[in-house]
Parts: sequence; C-alpha cells; structure tokens
Amino acid sequence: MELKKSVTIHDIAKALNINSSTVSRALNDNPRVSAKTKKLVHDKAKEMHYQYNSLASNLRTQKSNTIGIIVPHITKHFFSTAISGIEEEAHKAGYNVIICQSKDSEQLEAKNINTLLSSRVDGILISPAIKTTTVQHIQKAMDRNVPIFFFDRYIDEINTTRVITNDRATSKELTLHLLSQNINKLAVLTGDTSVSIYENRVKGIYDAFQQSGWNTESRLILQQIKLDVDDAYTAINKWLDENVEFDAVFGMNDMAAIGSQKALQERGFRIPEDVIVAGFSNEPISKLVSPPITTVHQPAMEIGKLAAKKMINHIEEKDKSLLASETAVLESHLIIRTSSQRNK
Amino acid sequence: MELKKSVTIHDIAKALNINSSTVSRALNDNPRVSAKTKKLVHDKAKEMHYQYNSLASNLRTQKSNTIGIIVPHITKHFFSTAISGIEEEAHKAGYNVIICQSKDSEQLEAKNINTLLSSRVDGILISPAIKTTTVQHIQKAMDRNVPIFFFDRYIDEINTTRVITNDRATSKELTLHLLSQNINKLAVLTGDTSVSIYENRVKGIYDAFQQSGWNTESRLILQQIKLDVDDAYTAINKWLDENVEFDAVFGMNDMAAIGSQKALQERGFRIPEDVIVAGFSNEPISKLVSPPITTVHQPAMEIGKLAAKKMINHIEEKDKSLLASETAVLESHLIIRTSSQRNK
DNA sequence: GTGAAAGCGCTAACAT
DNA sequence: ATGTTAGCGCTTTCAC
Repeated sequence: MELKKSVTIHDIAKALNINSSTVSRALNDNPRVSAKTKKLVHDKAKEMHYQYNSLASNLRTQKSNTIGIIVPHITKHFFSTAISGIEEEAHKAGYNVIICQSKDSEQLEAKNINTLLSSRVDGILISPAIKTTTVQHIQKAMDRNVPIFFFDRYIDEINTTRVITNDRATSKELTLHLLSQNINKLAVLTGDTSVSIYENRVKGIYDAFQQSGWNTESRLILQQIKLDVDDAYTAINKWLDENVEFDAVFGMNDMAAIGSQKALQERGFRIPEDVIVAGFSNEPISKLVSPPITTVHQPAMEIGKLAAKKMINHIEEKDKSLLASETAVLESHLIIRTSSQRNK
Repeated sequence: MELKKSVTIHDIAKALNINSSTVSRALNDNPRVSAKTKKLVHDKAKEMHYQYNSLASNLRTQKSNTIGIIVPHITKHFFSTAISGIEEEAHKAGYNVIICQSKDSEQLEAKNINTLLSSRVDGILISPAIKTTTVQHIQKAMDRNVPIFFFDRYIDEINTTRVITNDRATSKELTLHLLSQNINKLAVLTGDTSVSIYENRVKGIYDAFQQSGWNTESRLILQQIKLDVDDAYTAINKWLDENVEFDAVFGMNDMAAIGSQKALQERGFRIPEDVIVAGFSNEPISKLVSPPITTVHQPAMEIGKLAAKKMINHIEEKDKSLLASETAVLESHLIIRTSSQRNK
C-alpha cells in the first residue's frame, strides 16, 4: 500500500506557477495579495483537497494555538461544565484545548504538565489536585514562560492569575441561613481542608458563627471525609450510632448532602422537620432528590469562560511586563430549597 | 523583555561537543548509543532544563501521537466517562487527546473534524451529532487516510469500526420486565429516532411487544421529545391533561424518566403502585431519586477504553490492508430498582 | 557508536 | 504584489 503524501502549499504553487510564499499569504488572507490571486489559490486548494498543516505552522511560529487544561476529574459535573466554557471561548479565539485529568494525584499532575509543555501549549489552566505537597511542577511551567492560571481551586504559594468564586462569603451566608432555622447544632462534612475551596468554605462557617455569637465548641461538629454519597452516608450513620446530636447537616458538596439526607431519612428523620440539610455546588441532581436540597450555585461555565478569556488575553498581549497576576472572584449565590426550610 | 529561546538538542550537543543526532538518539534511548554517552546527554539535558519539543518531532515523523475525540456534549455523564476511558488508554500508550464538542450540531462537527485534520491527529473517535444529514465531513477524514471510528452512536452509511452497546437487546429485556409488571399500557418518551441508539432502543421495545403478543396499536404510545427533565415533565403533564391513559413510562434516558416521575408524583400518582417508571443509562442520579429508578447500565468507561485500544492498534498496525472494519458490541445490563417493581 | 546532511510544511524577513 | 531564502527543532538515511 502506497502512502499518498498530502498536498502542500508547494504543490499548489507549482500548479499555479507562483511561489509558495504567495500561496501561504493567500491562504492566510494577507492584504498584500491581490484578490484575483487569492481566488485562484483558494480554488486550486479546494480542487487539490489541500489540508492546512497546523503542525508545520506551529513549529515555525513557535506557537501552538493550544491551551492545556488540567482538572482532577473530567466526570465531575462542575469541571466538565467549566471545561465546556473554556472550550467555547478557546474555539472562538482560534485555540484548541488539550484536556488532562490529574485524578487528584500530584504525580499525574506533574506528568500532565510535562506532556503539555512538550506539546508547547501556549498556556495552562489548572484546578490543582487535592494532595499537592510540592509546587515544583507548577513552577516548572512558569520557569519556561508558559503562563499557568488557576481556576476554582488554587495554590496559595503560587502567585498567578486566579479565577475563583467567593466561597467564603457564600458559605457564611448559607450558614447564617441554617442558623436562622431554629437549630441547635450544626454538623459539617468537609473535604480536605488543605484544598483552597474547602478551607474557604469552612472559614465561612466560622465567620457565620462568630457573627451570630454562637459557640463553635458546643454547637458545631466538623468532620473531614471523602466528599461522595457513600462516605457521607457512612459518616452520618456512624454519628447516629454514637448518639451524636445535631439537627442540621452542611455537606461541602451536593453529593455529601445527598448521602447525608439518605442516611437520615432511612433512620426515620424527616427533612427538614427533624434535621435540615444543605449542600454546595448546585449539581443538577440537587433539585431532583426529595426534598430538593438547599445549595450554592457556582457559575462553572462562567469560571471556565473567564479563565479562558484571561489566558488568551495574556497570551496575545504584546507587552507581558504590564501584566500582573490578578484574582477574579465570581459571585456564587444561595439557592434555598425545601431541605433547609422549616416552618417555624 | 527578551524572549529567552528554549534549549534544543543542538545546544546540548554543543555543550558536550558531540553531534545533535547523537543527542537525539540518546534521548530516544536508541540502542546504538553507548550507555556512557546516554548518561552524559541525560544529565546535561536535565542541567540545561531541556524540554522535548513534540511539535518538531511530529512534523518530522508525520505523526502527532494525538487522538481526536468528538462528542455531542462533554457535560453528559456518559460521555465524560467514556472520554475518561479513552484518555486513560491513550495516555498509557503515549498518546494525547484533543476533545471537541459538536453540541449536536452537524456544522460544528464538520468544523471540529477540520480542526482535527489540520492538527494532524492520528485518528478520530466520534459519537456523531443527532442531526447529521450528510456524511461528507466524515468521509473527508477517511479520504485523507485518517481513521475515524464510532463509539456509542454511529452512522449506518459509514462503514468503519464501531464500539457500541447491545441497546436493542437490553431495551427489549427492559420492556419485557415492564410488561410483566401487570400493566395495561406503556408510554415511551424517545429521542430523535434518526439517531442510531434511540432507533435501536425503540426497535427493542417492538421486539418485546411482538414476543409477548401485545398489540402496539392499543397498548403502546410513543412520543419523541428532547430527552431532558423539563421536556419529559411537560410531555407527561400534557398527556395527563388530555386524559391519555397509561400506567408505565419508559424514558429513553434517565433524565426523561426522572422528569416523568416528578410530573406523575406531583399529580398524585404513586410510583410504582399507580405507574411504573424506567429510564436508560444508569446516571449516578438514577439511584438517588425516590423511588430509585430502574435503568440500564451502559459500560461507558469500557466503551471508551475499547474504542481507544482499537484505534491505537489500528494506527500502529503496520499492514493496514489486513484490517477490516468491525463492530464491537459491549454488554449493557438491566438494573431493576423500586420504580418498576410492583407488589402484585 | 557517532557524524553529516537533508528535509518535514510552513512563515517571514528581505528583496524586487 | 510577488519571489527568494532561511530556518523552526527534530529524525533518519547514509557514511565512516
């Protein structure tokens, strides 16, 4: 089987008896080429089934028009939505995206960064893994002058542009709502508090307690779990077995809230009459369980779009020295549903 | 600001007073290079912060080690899981993936294919858009000798490798289960039946009716909707308003089933006592609503993995002429939950 | 086991 | 408005 070589600009040039540079310019719609020549070239290109070769262009221009994305899990709705936002903005601006999963492993994350660097991406958008004990791999990208921005999650020590939500404030707001529902003791299921987002959400809870003059010693219990349905289910059941008392549960994501609600309902507690429940992130599922769960809507799509826009601006900015790293905070907002509303 | 040029194999060669081809061989672990030289090169590369340039290699070797993926919506759990499977296999074999969304638009799909072709991907895995009236854009990839395989959804006219599930058989099995639950009339909410998967699922329903000797005229109603929670909710309410009678609902995905269940419950019907409900795809949410919904588990991750494996095999196969297109059918299976189980 | 040299397909100075 | 030319960073054939 003969491998038929693909058509290049040289082939087009030869066929038209002109120079390949003119073909290149014509295809790139360069104003210095006459309309007539442009038409000639485009027609011939179509006729010969010419297919532009980005590889060659990228090598020559030292620019790949590609943005790398690293997320913990592409299957989580929040991230796939954010990616969707990034992709939309990127394509609009003529960029491709390469998506990598870190699976919340620092090792994989470092590998991903390496891959992206050898693919010569023009920038990297990352929501870092939970267990990130060193920042060398991220520093590596910066050392090579490849901009790397955070979205949603971030690492404190690394000073670069961040696109995040006002988790702390909204978490406080949600907690204030819970405290107003005639409760005695709030149980919180949190994720790893070394992760920025969970750290901030917990801080928001303490803010609310302080503002309300509530004693965190006696009226707050907090446990760190893997934030999924099963772990929350187990945690709640364990508390109930140990006769730990609480009449409100705040899960730091919706899955934890749903698992908690399920456990409570199975043990005969009515939601919200006996225990009120709240989650975080406004997963599509949160409004479909019964009762629907109070949560926080995070603008995932907007986070993605904004992060992409900022990255593309940065890449295409001529004078990079003017650019300082900045933190963009998007507003998330409370969605109060049945699970936390008591008829006092 | 001076743009510092990146380190190349020539820089390493110069530093070691050897030839760049030797450096290249050493870095690629070529057996014809002495262990001593290899060590020298690797150490120097690390010292100089050398970063391999895939772009250059790709251009030279005419191979990008990249697989393109096109799905309708990355935010759908089934697809993000399949992508996750593809990614895992691809990375294992040293390939990157570029992910594109068609948003179920043929136009975007054609654009995506173009992008992937100019990026010189080594192969394309696609789950085609709903509205695909022409196959030119897919043919284009094949004409350029870029293998394009289907996963999950496929287009009948295009003869290429497919990795799909046995939707028709499982849909029949599920329907048989429903018919056995002492029901009189089944209402089906389907998606666009010009899409292979929905077409097959509907065929499965007819298979079951035929096998059971049920009359489809009198005991089956079928409506095509946009398969989401809201459209299903609206469709069910419309039926109820018009006094259409039915005591079983089969939604062709879980979202439709959930929307149906919600509408029915709000109108006072008990599930499964008054009406039984079933869905398709086993979205995580399907077991969390109440009652949990009977559905079909599709091995999304495995579909992705298998599609990726087949593609990579194909790409790396020396003698392509030996390879015929084939259809791999993965087994999906029934998950019977409370929503369809009647205490007769 | 290592070197020399050509070239993948494109772009962009510079020249005319 | 178009042509000439060099080269992006790597791989690979052919020498030795």
